[in-house]
Amino acid sequence: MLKKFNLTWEAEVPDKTSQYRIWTSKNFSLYKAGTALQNFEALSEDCDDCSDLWSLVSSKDLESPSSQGKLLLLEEENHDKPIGHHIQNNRDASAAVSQLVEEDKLPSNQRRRRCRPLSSDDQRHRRILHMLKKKKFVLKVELHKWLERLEKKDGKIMDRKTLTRTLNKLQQEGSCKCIKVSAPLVTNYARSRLFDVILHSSVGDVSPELVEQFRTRQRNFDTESRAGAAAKVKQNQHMTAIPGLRISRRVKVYKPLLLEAMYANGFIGAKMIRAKLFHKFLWAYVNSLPNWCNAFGCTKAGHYDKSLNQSCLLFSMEAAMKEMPLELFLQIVGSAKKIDNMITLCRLGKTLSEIPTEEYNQILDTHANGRLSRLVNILDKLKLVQLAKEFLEDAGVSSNAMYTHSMELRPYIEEPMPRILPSSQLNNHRKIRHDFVLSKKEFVDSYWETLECCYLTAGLADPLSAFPGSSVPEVSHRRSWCSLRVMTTEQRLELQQRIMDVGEKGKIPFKDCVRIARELNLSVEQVLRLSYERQSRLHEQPSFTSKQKQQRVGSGLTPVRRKRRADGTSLKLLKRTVQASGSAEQILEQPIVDEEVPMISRYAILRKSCMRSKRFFWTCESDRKLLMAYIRVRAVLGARYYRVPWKSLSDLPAPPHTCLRRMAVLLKTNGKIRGAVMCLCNLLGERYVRYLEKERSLKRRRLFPQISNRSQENSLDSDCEQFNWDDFEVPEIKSALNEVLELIQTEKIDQAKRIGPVNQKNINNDNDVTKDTICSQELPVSNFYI
DNA sequence: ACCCAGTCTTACTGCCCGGT
DNA sequence: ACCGGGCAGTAAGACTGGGT
Repeated sequence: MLKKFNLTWEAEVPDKTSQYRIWTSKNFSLYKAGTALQNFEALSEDCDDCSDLWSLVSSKDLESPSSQGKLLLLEEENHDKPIGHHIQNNRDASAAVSQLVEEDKLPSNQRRRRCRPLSSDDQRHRRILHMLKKKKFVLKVELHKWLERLEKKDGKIMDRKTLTRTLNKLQQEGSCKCIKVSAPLVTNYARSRLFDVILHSSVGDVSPELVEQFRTRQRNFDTESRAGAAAKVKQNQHMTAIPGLRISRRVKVYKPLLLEAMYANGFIGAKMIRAKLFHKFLWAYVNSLPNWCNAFGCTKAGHYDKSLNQSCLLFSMEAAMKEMPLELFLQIVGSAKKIDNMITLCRLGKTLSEIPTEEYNQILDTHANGRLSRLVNILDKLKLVQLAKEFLEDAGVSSNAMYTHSMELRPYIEEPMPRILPSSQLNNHRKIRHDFVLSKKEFVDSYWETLECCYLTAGLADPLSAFPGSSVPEVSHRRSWCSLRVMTTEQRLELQQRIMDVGEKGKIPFKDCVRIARELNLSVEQVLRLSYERQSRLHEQPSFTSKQKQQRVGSGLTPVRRKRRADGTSLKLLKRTVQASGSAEQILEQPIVDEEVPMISRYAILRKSCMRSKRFFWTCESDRKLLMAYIRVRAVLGARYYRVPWKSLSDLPAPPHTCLRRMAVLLKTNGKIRGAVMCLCNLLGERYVRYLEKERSLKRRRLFPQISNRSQENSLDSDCEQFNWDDFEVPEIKSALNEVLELIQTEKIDQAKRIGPVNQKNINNDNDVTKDTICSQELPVSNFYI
């Protein structure tokens, strides 16, 4: 066919994948003409991309043509790049280049580059020296790129080795000093990256600040070159890709499975929580080292500052990692692998060094190493753990220092500045700085508490305005601090088991969640989260037919439940309740239902009844039930957690969504009702707190019976037995609840009145409602529930 | 001066999760 | 239910050391 129609076909390789473009002869000749032009453009663009940090000339400089040197520079630059191109962070560089050429008092017959190629060693020497004189230090890569670009014109590419030779020569002469600087790798904590820095001969000691400057410069250099490369790739894609044909760049990997497996092994997603746990572990490790004594142990308390000659302690990260318990590793680094006896190893508190090599290699794969390195990187940016200074070494001298990292013992935190400052403080507002001496575990804890407190609850403050917010963005992300998944292996397994047991049908009543949380010493939110996850997983498995699901669920039933199903109790109940359903209200009035019918069938009944009577009719009794359920949850969850898990609530008078809307209407339309409900939440909340405290002290006494006072014990015990925190029959609570219900009734009557004559009065009444709302906000309702 | 293989980093992208 | 931000894995270019 190609021959028949005189077609031309050409292979194109965008994204490393061959595509073939077929041309008619006419179009092909047009295209060829076009490519010639494009090639030309591409060439000049190529040159544009070379306009790196070292060829910057500010437009201001260019406007003053007085200097001969600058003229020369202009001539050189003009071939390659648009004038006035500007790249951040390297303004000095442009100054340096201008200066450099200005000081080059070349004879006039040598000014034009084309007359005399400047790639000679001489010329190179002079350029390097001038650059150094001005800037004190340069990175070798920067220097290379710059010189390369300048010498490119001669059709030859200056080799790296040529530059190395030149630099060595200069160093021998004593005009410069070449050092290697190490920087931590982002993706591999165990290794550092070395890069060359050329210092002016006048630079003496290399201070840590200077090293930081080297590293920053290297980072910026990388970023710049990558940004340029990315832009180039994009442009190429645009030019060559066949329109309409898009090739997927990546192979899809089913990530959720992997993540789920990691979570199942105890992985905690929140980065800062992981960083915290990691740092606490590292601190404890360093604390156990013999050289700890030199820093703290052998001095009198309170005299740390004097004795603390060193602000940090050296340690080997690899050795520390070997001492990390497997359980902690799975929490903070994570692994999707299931190795033999993993749970047993966790339970026994085995460290990574204690597990078989094969398994060790299995869990510490490349990805795990990457995740771990990211954590080290965060600690590095927080200035808690840094790469050992010994890594900074002179060229040619290599050291195999065993201590790879250093633990900072005197970290600090700056409080972020408010975004809006009162005018009076505008000029003399000072940063608040917290300094820590990590001599005791309590101080480490306090460091992390302060950090979380400063940045997570900073509100309107600008996290970028202070350290470490400015260098670690994660520190102010809410999600990084989410501690929902923090639990021990024991707790996790037990929780999984409980949830499996209770929620065979995929739904766990809220009451049970609260109970499980209490028994496992977890927060209700933690239990709810796992419950939700399981629920959604059950919904998401399309491969399971409902029959399979039932079988699966059935197989996990306890004998008691099987028996109950076998004798048909639930079926009978279901039948009876459905038959009797005049309204959903009636169904739920039957007391047995709550206890006996499993959740799923109750919802089935409710759903059915709802379908029949489209709208749920709210009565005083159903409102009462709704309120009780709502208030109970809010009291348990606390003020910070306001999202009510309607789907998990067990004793609702109507389907969860209906309840949700009803509650929203009640709270929104009338401020008085809202105020009264919140008062009630507070009352019950206080009672719940009291209850928890009693529980705790009871537990403590059971653990340490000798400590407790016998008489106190008796009174508390009896107290505890009769203390039913969510008893709505308690006069105080009862009257408050009745008050709410009365308010709802009044509102109903008001509404009826309003609906009657639809006229201007209606609008007035609405206004009244808003007035009420405003008033209610002024009520001393609560500090939390508003 | 150029090539090659290995390593490292960043931009990109799809998915997840929390908030509304 | 939807939206947007954040996270982590991936692709691919840049760099490096060794070699011709």
